Amino acid sequence: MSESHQLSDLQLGLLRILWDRGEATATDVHTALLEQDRELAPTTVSTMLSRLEKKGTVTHRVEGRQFIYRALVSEDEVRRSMLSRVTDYFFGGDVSALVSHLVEDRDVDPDDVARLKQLLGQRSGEAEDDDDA
Amino acid sequence: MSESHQLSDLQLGLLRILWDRGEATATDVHTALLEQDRELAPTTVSTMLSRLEKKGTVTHRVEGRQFIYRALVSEDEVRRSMLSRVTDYFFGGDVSALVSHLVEDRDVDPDDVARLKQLLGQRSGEAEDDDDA
DNA sequence: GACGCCCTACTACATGGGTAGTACTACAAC
DNA sequence: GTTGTAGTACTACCCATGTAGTAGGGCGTC
Repeated sequence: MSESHQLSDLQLGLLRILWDRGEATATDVHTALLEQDRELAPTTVSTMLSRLEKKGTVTHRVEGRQFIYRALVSEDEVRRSMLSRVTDYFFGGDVSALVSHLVEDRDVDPDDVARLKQLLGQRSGEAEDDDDA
Repeated sequence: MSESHQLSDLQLGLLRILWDRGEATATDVHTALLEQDRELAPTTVSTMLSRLEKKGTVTHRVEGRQFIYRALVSEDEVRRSMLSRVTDYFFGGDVSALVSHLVEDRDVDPDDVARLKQLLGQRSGEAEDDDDA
């Protein structure tokens, strides 16, 4: 289990649409992409969807003449897989090292810091959830 | 800045070796990969290194007959880029949402939780820092 | 100085992604 | 029924990647 899910931007984009909608026809997907300024020919979208289907990432059912696609991998699964990749490659699989990095490195605004501290407080069960140790 | 750095596993593997060593010949890289049970023909390694060079990801200097490669992108840069991708795709760019997810979802042991809380403590002590914008 | 080894350079080929055109088909409209 | 249209299927093309073979050039060894 926990397959690798090495997905390109476009593939993720398609999946995002399917995840958000549950199901969608090729046309739906095409339209949604247009709304994101991703201008592709309808056939391109169909091609990509077929290929994803061949890989087992999505599937479709038929309704009239239309194919209604839905994702076979969950957003959570892909997220997890992509995060694992980063975690494994850059933090030797140590999630807390990744979190440290994120907190140290990137702009997490003060409100978020507070929120996270609270979260960690719950997480540790009891310890002070409001102040540093 | 902040290019996309969409890198494959093998490319990341090569870069990791260069990052760890600073510099390495194709042979060094090949050997290192073997030690990781990644059995590739020496020429394959060379090919990949050349291609990475063509893309501007690595460079080399010549010493005698050998090419000594080194990375042109820093580990930090790539890590940042890959994390951004995950963050953007799955958390709408909200780093703290990602951290929440990690803390909630994955096994961060109590010691780490404590460590993180301390980190957040320091973090919240800082004045407003808008380093990049 | 000929031989072979160790490099790099060049070439090759398969697969997959991104992109899209054309062909075929079924339904709708008239 | 003919035609238009919408939708899928098939085909194509280019580029990147993974993989590796072969060619060519130095250099060390006898």
